[in-house]
Amino acid sequence: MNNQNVNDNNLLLISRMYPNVYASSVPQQGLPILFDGLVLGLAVDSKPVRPRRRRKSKNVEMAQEGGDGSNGWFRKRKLSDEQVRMLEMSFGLEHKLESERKNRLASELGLDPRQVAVWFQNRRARWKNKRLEDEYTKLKNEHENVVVQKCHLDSEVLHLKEQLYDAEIEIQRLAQRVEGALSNSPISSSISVEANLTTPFFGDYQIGDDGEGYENLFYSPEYIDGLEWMSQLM
DNA sequence: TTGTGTTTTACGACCTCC
DNA sequence: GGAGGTCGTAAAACACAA
Repeated sequence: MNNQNVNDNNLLLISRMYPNVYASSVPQQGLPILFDGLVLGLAVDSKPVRPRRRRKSKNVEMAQEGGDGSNGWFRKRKLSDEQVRMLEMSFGLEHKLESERKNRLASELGLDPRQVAVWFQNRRARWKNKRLEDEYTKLKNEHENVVVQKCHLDSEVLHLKEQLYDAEIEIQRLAQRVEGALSNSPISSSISVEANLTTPFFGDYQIGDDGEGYENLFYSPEYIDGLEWMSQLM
């Protein structure tokens, strides 16, 4: 299973446990705004969108008029690999483009300065998208880890509650047992003071964090009912 | 071959800064 | 006010499955 699948599975698991978590990350599609038969934009609930009037580009006009010097045939020009490589290098050094640098690059690559500017604009947009994507992935992973941690803690709490419940049942059971034993024993009151002094009163028993000590509490053979122990000490 | 989705180039509208 | 930025989008170019 690759990382993508692992991520998808985690996402599925979390989305089942917390159905609202990723709901806000789904892009909201608005209604298309039409102008002169063209889709000009999408209306989003919160913000009114003004229709953008689109002017014919110079290149398209040239193509329609047959004035681009190539038999009226216009094709959007894709930059060569070498041009893109040089532009990428330049972008790697600095994302912003001062006009001097723009003109120098344009003349070096045989491009219009406007093309260089547009390329940088688009490259910045791609870079920003990539960065946002990376940040989103990082935050998503962190969130998934926290959710998994929470699941573990929840199950630990559940386990401890079960243990506590069992212990309480056991206490009740033993208490009934001791009570029964005392009521059946005629010599229950003949316990020596000495024995009581050397044997810790049950309040002195230390019950550890793990619950150890409980079992000794009611098994003490010198267990004294009520406040009888006090009169023996006085 | 063709339909469809993605990437790339280009532009208009709008914003910010000097 | 102009230069250069972002944002949203159109449309060409490209990739690829059916």
